[in-house]
Amino acid sequence: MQLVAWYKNNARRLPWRDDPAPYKTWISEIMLQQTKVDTVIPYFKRFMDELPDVDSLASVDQDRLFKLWEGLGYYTRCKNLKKAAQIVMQRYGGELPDDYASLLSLPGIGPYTAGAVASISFGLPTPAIDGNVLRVISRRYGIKENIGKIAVKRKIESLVLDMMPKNEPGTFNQSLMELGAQVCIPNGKPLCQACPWESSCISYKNGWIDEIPYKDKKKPRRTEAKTILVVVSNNLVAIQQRIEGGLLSGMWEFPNTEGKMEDGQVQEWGGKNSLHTVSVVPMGEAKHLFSHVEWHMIGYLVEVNDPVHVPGWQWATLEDLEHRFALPSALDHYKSMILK
DNA sequence: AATCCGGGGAG
DNA sequence: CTCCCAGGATT
Repeated sequence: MQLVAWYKNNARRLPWRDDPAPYKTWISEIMLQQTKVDTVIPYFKRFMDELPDVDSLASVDQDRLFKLWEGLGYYTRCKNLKKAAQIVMQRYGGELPDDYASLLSLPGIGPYTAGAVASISFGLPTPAIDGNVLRVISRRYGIKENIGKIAVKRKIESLVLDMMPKNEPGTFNQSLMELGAQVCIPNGKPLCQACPWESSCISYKNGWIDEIPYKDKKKPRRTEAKTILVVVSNNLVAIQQRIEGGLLSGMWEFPNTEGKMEDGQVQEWGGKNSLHTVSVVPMGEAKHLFSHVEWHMIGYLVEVNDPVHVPGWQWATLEDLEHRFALPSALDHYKSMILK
């Protein structure tokens, strides 16, 4: 088939392609969820060096795991990775199950990842429908419907399954994704002259490239104002852990409040927490963007005379701060200011 | 079906 | 700025 031939001549050499062992494919596919290849590569290499097999992942220290994931985002991915590894140890004797349904049942593995692992590592004829495939297929077949709809995804999945060469499903799935990453790229700028499907592409023929794939517009981000309190006492800094379940769940951060406080209000806030404030120094403002939230932060360096006990707080050394897993990058701005 | 969940790079 | 990335879980 033309597409697979194109792939064999144009595939990028990627760390997880050298050896499609189930464990490597699994880890790479989880990391690649909503994350670009170039971003993943260094994380994947570090991860494999530290946790080369299911067993080591199942028993890894949580802090260590977070540190390996720090900066990748979507942190439930790595929590689910460890959970799944423990299930694989208990229920499957340490080997990833070699069927779609069992893979799908593992935490963090959805329809795409199950299909990818099943086809790439086990040679099973299962589709793996990601953003690339939705774009490539909807363009080739001139599908103008909203690719965000489940019904449209199912239709595309069916088309992929029909055209899949059953002798090399993994290579075929990767070919579709690679075409989407290198040639049939987003934002109306595909390199159609380099496409093995140029002559059979309905969108190319009809000039629909700018309209397909179609998606609903995303709703705008909500903004949240916050005051970040960097509370220091001698060499110690106060940090707290974010609640489980929400944004940056379980990660460490500086104490903070809703809304922007003035200098005087910081004094008052210190009093309520039984802090003996020595000085309050404004650290300026910082902004951080998430996919659906926008943090507008103002920071204060609050010097207190004693590291008194405050419920939920821990007093860390500046060195601890560097080793703490995954301090939210939104707060890196203030972290770097006190480390100087 | 909608919403939440991160961060970064390209245009 | 906007869009999108080898998506999944939850409601």
